[in-house]
Amino acid sequence: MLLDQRRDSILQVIEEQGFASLQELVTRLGASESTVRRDLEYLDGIGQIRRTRGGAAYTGESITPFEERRASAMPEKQRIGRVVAELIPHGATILLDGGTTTLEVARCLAGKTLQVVTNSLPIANLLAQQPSIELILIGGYLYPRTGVALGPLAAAALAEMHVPRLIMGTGGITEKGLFNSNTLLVECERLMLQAAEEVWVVADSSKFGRSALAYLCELSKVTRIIVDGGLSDHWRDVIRAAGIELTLADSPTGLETEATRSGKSQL
Amino acid sequence: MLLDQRRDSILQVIEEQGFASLQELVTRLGASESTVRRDLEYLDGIGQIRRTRGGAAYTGESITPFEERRASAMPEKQRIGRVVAELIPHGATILLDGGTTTLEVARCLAGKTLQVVTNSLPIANLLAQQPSIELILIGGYLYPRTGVALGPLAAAALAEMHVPRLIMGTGGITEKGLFNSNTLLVECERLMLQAAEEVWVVADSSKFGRSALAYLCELSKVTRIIVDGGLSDHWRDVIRAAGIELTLADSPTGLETEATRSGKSQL
DNA sequence: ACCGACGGTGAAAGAATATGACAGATCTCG
DNA sequence: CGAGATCTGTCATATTCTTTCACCGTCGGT
Repeated sequence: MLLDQRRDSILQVIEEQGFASLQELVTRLGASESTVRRDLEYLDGIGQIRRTRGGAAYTGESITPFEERRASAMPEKQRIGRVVAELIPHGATILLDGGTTTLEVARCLAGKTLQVVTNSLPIANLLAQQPSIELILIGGYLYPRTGVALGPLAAAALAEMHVPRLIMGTGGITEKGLFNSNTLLVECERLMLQAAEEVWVVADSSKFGRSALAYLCELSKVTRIIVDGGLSDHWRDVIRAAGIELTLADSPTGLETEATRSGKSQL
Repeated sequence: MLLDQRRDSILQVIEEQGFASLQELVTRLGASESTVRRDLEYLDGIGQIRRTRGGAAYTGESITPFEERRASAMPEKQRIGRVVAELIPHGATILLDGGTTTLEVARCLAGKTLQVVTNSLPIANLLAQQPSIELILIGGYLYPRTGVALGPLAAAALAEMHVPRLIMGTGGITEKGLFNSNTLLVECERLMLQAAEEVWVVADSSKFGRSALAYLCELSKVTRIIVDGGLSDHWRDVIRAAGIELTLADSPTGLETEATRSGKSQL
């Protein structure tokens, strides 16, 4: 069989089935394993298929290999989310503010047995399906950009609420306290602060030293801050001086960043 | 089974169920525990799932929360949705109950300038993107199956609300009135009825003559019923006799079903 | 016709990776 | 605290991949 013809056939089979094992292709084409391997290598090279262990998969529109579905959120936020999730014991009740970082937190809460209160539509969507999570939605006027419920309805709901832990994001942190970009949002968040015993703030290190339009509260209201390892020593001192517990979300896998973080080399 | 295929299957199972135990996956895939563990580790690493003790939970954006039922959305419901949307003037305020039929209504509201109040998460999702729709979410305990907010929080919010029009679905309609399958839901719907001046009920014709677990209200509370053309003459009479305005959602595009409905041919 | 270069092919050795099983650590629940 | 389940890490084995080499047929030049 001719080279081009054979490669065409391979492509056809893979496209049809989405997947084809090496052995299957060898049998079907009557060519040797080596040859088929080389063909797959070539087709992978020109992007027509994607080689996988034991065979190859089609890369057309039909299948989106999973690695690509991710990649949206900053890795810092993902790490923060993961660390926060680990800090929350089973059976706990938390109030989850809206925001991209808290969304990552929510993602990592999957599978935990929890009671979650939130005013964020995206977070609600994420958790609504989790059978182990009891979800309480704060209603209100749905702020379009962010999908967060605000306004008097939200205020009324929050006024009657009491939770041991609030987990909130922020638009900026300075020595003066927390900031956010939206006045309505801040109003709502103030009520959240009142409803909660402990306040955990999640923020990537870029938020530090930045202020924003609306002032939320002073640092002393915060119990704990979870931030990625990129935080400068200055801000670490500021946070500790304010009596806030500081948790660094550094190395998700347990290696790699220790050197970066402390400046120690491992010889 | 090939590595990639297996991981895909795992992801699929977990996505579908929200959670899957290790043992279940082992059984389903016919792979060893170690292998499945490693797969879970990998999938956890790329953020698609989250490992939990005894299994794993899904973390990605759920594409199929309540959406799967949309597959079963009968064309009747779609027609009803379209007709209802046409009946609602621009600038109106409506209270939208949860349910598959009302979801179809929501779908058809896209592009209209409206104020919509709802306690349904799927509907909120649908309308949150619409810049021309001001969305007010009723909060509460999120009932998992249907994604509807219920309970005291919802009740409190509804108690203070007043809207000219309520659009609600139903589990069944008899001469005695409306029924639904869930007691909590009915409680909430009673408050909706109180909050509204006009009550529109959307229901496909299969609902007529059927009752359900929980009794909601008598027919006299209803202002208008929108139903597909499959409704028998008997029920048409019953509705009219109860003083309810009856709207038949027959020919969505303006043709095709006129003949079916009345037996007249259009020559 | 002979020679050697060349691209394609098949086979096989060794490297890389995946797998299944197991021991010990850890967690959960009563 | 102890029993049972679950997790982590390790190891031997199995599978698959890469690399290398020999072979074959074709082509162009002598």
